[in-house]
Amino acid sequence: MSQKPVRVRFAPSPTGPLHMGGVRTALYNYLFAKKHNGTFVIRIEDTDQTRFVEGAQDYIMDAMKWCKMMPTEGPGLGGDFGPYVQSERKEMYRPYAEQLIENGKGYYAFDTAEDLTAVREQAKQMGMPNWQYNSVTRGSMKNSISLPQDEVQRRLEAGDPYVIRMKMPRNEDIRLEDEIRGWVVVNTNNLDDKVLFKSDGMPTYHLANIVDDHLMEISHVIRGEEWLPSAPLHVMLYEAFGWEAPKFAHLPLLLKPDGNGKLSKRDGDRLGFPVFPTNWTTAEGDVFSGYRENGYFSGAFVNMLAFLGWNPGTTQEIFPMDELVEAFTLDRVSKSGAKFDPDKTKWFQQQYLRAENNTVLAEILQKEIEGDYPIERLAEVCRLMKERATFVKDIWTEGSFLLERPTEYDAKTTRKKWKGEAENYITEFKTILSETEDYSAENIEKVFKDYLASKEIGIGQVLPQFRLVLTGKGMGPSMFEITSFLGKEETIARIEIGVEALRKNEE
RNA sequence: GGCCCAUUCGUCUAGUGGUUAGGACAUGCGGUUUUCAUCCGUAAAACAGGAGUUCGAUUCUCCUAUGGGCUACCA
Repeated sequence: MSQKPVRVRFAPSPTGPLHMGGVRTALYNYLFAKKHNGTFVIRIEDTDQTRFVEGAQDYIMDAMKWCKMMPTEGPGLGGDFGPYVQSERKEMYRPYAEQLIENGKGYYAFDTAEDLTAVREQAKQMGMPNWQYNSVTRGSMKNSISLPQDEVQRRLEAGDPYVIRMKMPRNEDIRLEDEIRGWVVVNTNNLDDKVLFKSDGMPTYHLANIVDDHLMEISHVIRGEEWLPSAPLHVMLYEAFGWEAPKFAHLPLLLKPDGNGKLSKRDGDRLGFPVFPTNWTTAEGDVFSGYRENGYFSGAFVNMLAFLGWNPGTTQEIFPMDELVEAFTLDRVSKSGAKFDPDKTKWFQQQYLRAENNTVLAEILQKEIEGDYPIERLAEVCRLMKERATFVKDIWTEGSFLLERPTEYDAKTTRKKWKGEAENYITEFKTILSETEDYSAENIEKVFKDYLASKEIGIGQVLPQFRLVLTGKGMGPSMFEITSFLGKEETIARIEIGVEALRKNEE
């Protein structure tokens, strides 16, 4: 068997922002292409000009860039198979539609939208909810099969609006082998005479996608499960043109976390998590939040997405992009829909945060906070705080005390711990600290423990109190690390301020 | 309604004609910790139902149920 080069495409329509499901489809295409040293193409499917949304295409490209899964062919990216926007390919489709008429696989139809609505309505009245334009009904409609040849000619010459429909044969089994689902067989009696070419001169999705996939030499069509019902039509189309069909893989759907059903953009607001990769603002000014703006790392987002419908068959869950590429195969994609889990997404983010380099984190943090602090100090803050953070911003909300003196002291801790000999112990320990030169965490710990031993008291009688005066809090990282970080001067100053403030508090 | 697809712990999933049906998230309980978080340990938790094939089915087949998708001159 000849091994054709792998070429896959992601084909969104610019009707709005790309949601998570779309991003996952793009991701699987990207992974598959990389895995096989193939090409990942992006093609914009804007054959429905009434649904065009300003900014959507830019949004899609930007989102893919953030996710680090950029295609290498597409609008603005170059490639030998352009243009990659279907509206710019408009003139290419008509000859193919006409070719279908010539070889008897398609026909002209003159029925107006009103005609069709009327017929459907009438059928519904008669108890048939699903009227279809097909081999049974086409004879009673206005088309080049039912109408006399000369009238068809006259109508065409007069410029009557028409569409071109697929002439679906009667009672034929269409078989297609899906890479994920195996053989799927559909009888043509269940398929209708789909419109392939619209009266506005544009092809429908069905025609455009076949023509473009063929012309762009696409080897594998990896798309959402919602396309499975029309896949047999697409197979018929390839046959009608005498083209070799690409391989198909239909991905399971992404489901909403509660109940059932396809994840939709409304679910995000309702349940409090983003459904979009990045923020999207509608023309009306409504903002739909994105993972990027919510503080997620793209690696965590992508890793989470990869596991919704796929797994490597091992217990490894943390996969940077290059390992994803290495491990990904279509045969490990599952068949059933996957419910999205916001908790698991947070877990991935936490894992990625913890694994990230402290200086890198500090650089992100620096952009998010107001104060102007040395990057080395911020990196230390990140080192101390990241074990107890999920997002970069948590590092600051939980750990800003490291760089800013406390202005208040946790009431509960004060009440429970700042009593008895607390002040005396802290004051004594301050004296010791003022005589200490080695402020390494190890030495502070030693000095502290020597003090405890000399007084024959327990750790709980001094350390929580020490934490309180130094940080104002009842919890946090190791006090020895904190003291070391603060340094002698700041430590002494904070003890004095803290003791004073707490004494006032008592009165 | 018709057609198509699917069905293992609450969720994501692994898995096999004979397994104590495994892991992760979340949850409960312990341990570590000055504390919180982390970390470690541990518990509870699943093969939708019914037939059939078979010595034996969670696994194979069929039926039912449930869920989902599609059913436009939308993609």
